[in-house]
Amino acid sequence: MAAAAPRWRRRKAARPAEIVAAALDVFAERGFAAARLEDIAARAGVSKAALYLYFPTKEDLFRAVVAEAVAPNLERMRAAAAAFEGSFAALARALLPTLAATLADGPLASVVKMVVGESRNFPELARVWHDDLVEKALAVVGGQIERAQARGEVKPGDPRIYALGLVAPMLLALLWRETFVPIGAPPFDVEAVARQHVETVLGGMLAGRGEGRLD
Amino acid sequence: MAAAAPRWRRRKAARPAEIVAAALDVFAERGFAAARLEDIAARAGVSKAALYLYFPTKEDLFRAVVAEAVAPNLERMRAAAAAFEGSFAALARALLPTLAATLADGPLASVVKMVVGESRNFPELARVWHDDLVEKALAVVGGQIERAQARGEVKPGDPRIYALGLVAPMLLALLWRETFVPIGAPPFDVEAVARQHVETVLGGMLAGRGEGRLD
DNA sequence: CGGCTAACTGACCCGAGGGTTAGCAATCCC
DNA sequence: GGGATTGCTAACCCTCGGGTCAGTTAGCCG
Repeated sequence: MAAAAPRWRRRKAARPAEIVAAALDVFAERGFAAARLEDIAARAGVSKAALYLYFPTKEDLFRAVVAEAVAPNLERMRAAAAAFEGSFAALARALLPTLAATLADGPLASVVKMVVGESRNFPELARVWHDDLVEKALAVVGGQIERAQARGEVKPGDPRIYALGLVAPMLLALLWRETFVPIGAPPFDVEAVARQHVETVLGGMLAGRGEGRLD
Repeated sequence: MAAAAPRWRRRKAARPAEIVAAALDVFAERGFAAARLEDIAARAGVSKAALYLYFPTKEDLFRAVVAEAVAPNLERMRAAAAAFEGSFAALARALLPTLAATLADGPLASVVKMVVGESRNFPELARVWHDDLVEKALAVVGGQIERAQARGEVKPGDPRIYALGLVAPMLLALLWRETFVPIGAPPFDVEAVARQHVETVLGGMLAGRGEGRLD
């Protein structure tokens, strides 16, 4: 009669993903430095030592978490941008709320905060985040703006700054949520921010006021 | 003959400020958790134990640093906003570059990063920062926008979101500098951001002027 | 010049937590 | 069944750093 409840199971294939998920939670809650490996292990239903079977060090685990958080969202963004055909205004109106929703729902906001907070002590991490995600996103948006400028849709001006101007309020609203809402500050409705802000900025970006161009 | 160079001096009055200054440097470089009291003490030219003559704990020292960073800048902002008389557009054009310069030059950017990064582990700190600075700044800007809306200068819309939309790109440019420039990413010229972005947003915020939008 | 006060130091304590290792037990294979 | 394999754990080690305290000495006051 085998034990009905073995004390643990061998599940080599499933462990890494579970550990990374648990680590994401704990890192997001506590930040890198304050996160305890014991807590991560406990949440993953595993002993601390088991973590070291899959990740050589805490920092490597952190890297895995960031990579995990980056990959799918990067893909989603790129696909959405690549698929679009219409005018710049239409693109912006379609993309920003989508981006807002993606950021607001997923774990990206926590990861952003983590990367910002720990960047000095783990510069390599900031580099991964920047090179793999931010740089590319900025290039996509900036490129769209440049093309719109070439078509005369958008006024002259530094495309990189325009891109920053478009995206910044949403990112900051997210950081706000992570930073100030826990202490009782009123949150920003990220989608409302996206909706209102995209109209405001378009009002200042679009050239000639054919104004319609809603296609 | 007594030693011409005593090994240390009693300078009770000067110590706290020196310690806070040193702490600001080290906290800004390393973040709260990773900052070592020994380093702070060394930079202040003092032994670690001496810190405890003036600050009961590391966290209290952190609080002192934040308070030090907040106070003078809050005053500068409030004065600038209160003194202004002209139209909203003129106010924005005057204030944003000033704000950008203030943020860019002082230690505020580092402190912002610190507050964001450590907020979960030191919520009380986020509260101080929010209540003493952010809340008030947002109220000032939001109030100006509401009044401009009442005068018909600015289109309808959530004033809080408008305020966020105005300020966010500059703040994010600062966080960018703190986070990504150290790893080799190209910086944003914060003043250029302020100049271009204020025009863009005003273009979308200001009512009237023929051209109008759908609203 | 001597002695008192208190600003300051050096050496210590100790808890926390990242990382390690000896061995146990689930599962595979015969 | 039973032996080999190896995923996994319990218990440990050891460094790091916040915090403490007994003593030292700068500077003042008589």
